[in-house]
Amino acid sequence: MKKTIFIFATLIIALLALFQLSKFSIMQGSSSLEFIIAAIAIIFFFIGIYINKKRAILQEKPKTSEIDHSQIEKIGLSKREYEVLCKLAKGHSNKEIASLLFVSESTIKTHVSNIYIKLDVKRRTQAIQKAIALQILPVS
Amino acid sequence: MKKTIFIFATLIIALLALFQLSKFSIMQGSSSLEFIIAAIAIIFFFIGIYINKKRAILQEKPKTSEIDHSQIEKIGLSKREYEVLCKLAKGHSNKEIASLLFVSESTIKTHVSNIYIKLDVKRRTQAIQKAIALQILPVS
DNA sequence: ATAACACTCATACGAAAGTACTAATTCTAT
DNA sequence: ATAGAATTAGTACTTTCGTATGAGTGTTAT
Repeated sequence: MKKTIFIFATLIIALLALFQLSKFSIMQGSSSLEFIIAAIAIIFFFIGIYINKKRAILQEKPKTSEIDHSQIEKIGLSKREYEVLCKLAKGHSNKEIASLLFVSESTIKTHVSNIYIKLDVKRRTQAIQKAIALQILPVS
Repeated sequence: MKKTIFIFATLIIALLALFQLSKFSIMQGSSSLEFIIAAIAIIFFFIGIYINKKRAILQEKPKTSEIDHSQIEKIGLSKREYEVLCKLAKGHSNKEIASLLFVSESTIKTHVSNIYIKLDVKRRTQAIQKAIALQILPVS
């Protein structure tokens, strides 16, 4: 944020300097008027593009669908349950998830059952659908 | 397209007129130099914003991702298999899919097994992942 | 300290899912 | 007309999934 303020301040100062410079050189007649106007136009043209692009990127970011942590909390999923849900959504079997998380298959079954209760679903395929709908899953 | 050309032509003419006008009024000293420069700057600033936005919209459109039928063909999924895959991805069980398509559960099992072979997966959860990756599924 | 919660694991049972065939019927294109 | 898909369906078997229940351990907040 400090960086942004610094950049903008520098930019404004540079522009004011440019204004004065262009005014001065026109007064002196040392350079053509068309050139100065064209320079101003081009500079502001690119400033417009730059600012709009910055804004567009900021708006697009949420579209890239990041994880909605508030939803996870609202549903009441614990850290471990969420981990299991992610592996599950990737297409892993209970046994595979157990290996990945270094616990027994029984544990995963317990977690999975609890996830189903919290997500109000009956199958892992439904759990995946719901998780996608809630924007809980990474990257997708 | 004709409309675009017309708009751009009008714009360019307007800008040239503006150039001449600003040059003329500065010569005459009828308006302050600062004002003219500021006007030019603001106009080009907005032109920059406008052009960038147009380009951004054109780039975003293809993101809306519809069903990629060429992929379905490439994989070799039949009509029926694709129907089953869609129901499967919605979270239905084999029995439910059988009811929805008015066939027996055995039939669905056969279809599902064939789908797995064609998608090169071992589980329905993996099939869902693959189908999403291939952009084969409706809306999502 | 102790109640509440998260995480772990086990057993046992029943329900789905998945595999591996075989086979009949119906399209479809050459 | 006929070969080759596609669709349907079955049996038999294995594996995975899901539920229920109980229980031990560790963490945390009151």
